[in-house]
Amino acid sequence: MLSLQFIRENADRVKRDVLLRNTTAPVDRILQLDEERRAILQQVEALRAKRNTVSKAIGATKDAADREVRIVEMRLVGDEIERLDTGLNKIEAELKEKLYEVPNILDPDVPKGPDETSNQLVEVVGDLPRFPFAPRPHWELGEIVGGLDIERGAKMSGSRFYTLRGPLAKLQRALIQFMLNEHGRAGFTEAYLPYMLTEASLYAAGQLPKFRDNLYRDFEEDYYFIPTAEVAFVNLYRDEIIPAGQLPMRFVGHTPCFRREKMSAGRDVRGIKRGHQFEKVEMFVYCEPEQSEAELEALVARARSIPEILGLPYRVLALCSGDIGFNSTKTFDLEIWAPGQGEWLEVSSASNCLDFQAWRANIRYRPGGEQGVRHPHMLNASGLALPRTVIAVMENYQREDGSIEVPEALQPYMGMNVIPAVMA
RNA sequence: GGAGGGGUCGCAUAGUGGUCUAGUGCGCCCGCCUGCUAAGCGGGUUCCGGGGUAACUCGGUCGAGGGUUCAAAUCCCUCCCCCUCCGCCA
Repeated sequence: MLSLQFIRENADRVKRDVLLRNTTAPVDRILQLDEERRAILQQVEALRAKRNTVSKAIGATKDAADREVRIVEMRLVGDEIERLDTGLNKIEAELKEKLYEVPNILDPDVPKGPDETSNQLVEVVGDLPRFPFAPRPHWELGEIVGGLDIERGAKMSGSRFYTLRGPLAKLQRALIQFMLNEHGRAGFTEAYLPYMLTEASLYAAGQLPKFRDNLYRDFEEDYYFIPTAEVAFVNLYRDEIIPAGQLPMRFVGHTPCFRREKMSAGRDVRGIKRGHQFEKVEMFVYCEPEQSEAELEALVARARSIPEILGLPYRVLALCSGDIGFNSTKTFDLEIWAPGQGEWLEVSSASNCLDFQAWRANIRYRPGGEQGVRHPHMLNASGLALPRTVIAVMENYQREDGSIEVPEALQPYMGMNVIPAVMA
C-alpha cells in the first residue's frame, strides 16, 4: 500500500494515477478519515497522558481520602478515553480497509491507455519461423508424441487439468532445471518455499482482499494456495527489519501456482495454455530505492535470456496504465511466439513495485551509515512460466512428422535430441 | 492428535498490580583518558504514531488480540509460535 503520509502529500498524483489505471479508489475518503483520526488522536492522547500522570501519583499517595477522590476522577477520564477510542478504532479500521484498495502510483514512463490494446511494443526478437508445412498446435503434437493427456486430467480433477507423461513431462522438468541453473549462475539465490500460506500472508502481498475470487483455499484451515511464488517471496521478510549491508537480495524459485480462473468457458479452452495448476520459475528482488530501476532492467534481461538461449522468437511489451497490475509501478511482459496456434504467449511479467509491498508487509531495512529505517523496493519477474514455455518449444521445434527437436541447451537435461513421433 | 515447558530491548537474563521512565550483563555507537592496544570512566542504544522549523515532547509497543483495574510485563480469556516426550507418518 501507499503510506498515509505519501497520499497526504501527493493526493493529486495518486488520484490521477487511479484514473489512468481506469479504476477507482477512495482517496478522498482516506484524506477525510486521516483528518478525523488526527483530531481525535490528539484528544485521546492528552487524556491518556493525564491518566498516566495521576495514576502514578495515586500510587504514591498515602492519604486514603485523597486517593479516593482521584480514583473517581480517573474513572471518569477512563470512560471518556474509552468513548473516544471506540470512535478512533472505527476510523482506523475503515482507513486501513480503504488504504488496501489504493493501487500503486505509476512510473511516468508507463504508456497511457485504458486496456491491453494500448500496451506498447518495445521490441521483437528473433524471426518468426516459417514451416514448409502447416505447423500443428501443441495439443496435436502432444498426441503425436504421446505425452499430453487432457482427458485423464479432466477425469480426475475436472476441466483445465491435464497430465503429462514421458518426454513431455521430462521436457517441463528440463526447462525448470535449466532456468533455475541459468538464474542461479547469474547470482540469484535459489529458494524453496511453502505452497500454502496464511490469510495474513496473502493480505501482506496484496492478493487479498481484492483477488479472493482467484485463490484456492483450504476448506477448514487458514491456508491459501499460492497463485504465484511472488506471494511467498514478499512474506519472506514480512514484519522484519533487514540488517544493513544485505541489499540487494536476489532470489529465484520454482513453485506450482494455483489459480481459480473463473472466466468464460469458451476462452483458451484448447490445450494447456491456461490451467488451474501450473509450474513457474520466479525471480524476486529486494533492493534499495535508488537501485530498483536498474534492477527492473536486469530482471527483464534475465527473463529474455531464456528464449534467447532456447532460440524462441519473443517480444517485449510495456504494459499501459490500464493493464498494469495493482502492485506495480511499471511492468514489462515477455511473450513467446507459438506458431502452431498462431499466438503470442505471455511467459513473463516483470514488475517494479517500489515500496508498495514493503509498506503493506511491514518490511524495513537499515541503510548503511545512516540513522533509522527505510522501506526497500521489491521487484518480481517470472523466469519463465512453464507450460507455456513447453508449448513454445513444442510448436517452434516441431517437424513435419510431428516429432519435436530438443533445443541444444536442453539436450543435457533431456538426454535426447528429438522427441519422436509415436503416432503418425 | 495427547502431555508438559517456554515466548521480556541486537543476544543473555531480572522482573508475580503502583518505587518499571522495563533493571543488569554482553554486544554496538559517541566522548573522556591513553605512545598503540586492552582496561577504566561518562553518555547513548527498539519500533510505530501524534504535535513542533527545531531542540524536544506526548501516546502506544514485554508473541498477537480481547478483558479486569484509577493503574497490567505482572491477573483473567482466546489464539499463534518454539522446545521436550508420546502417538502417527513421506
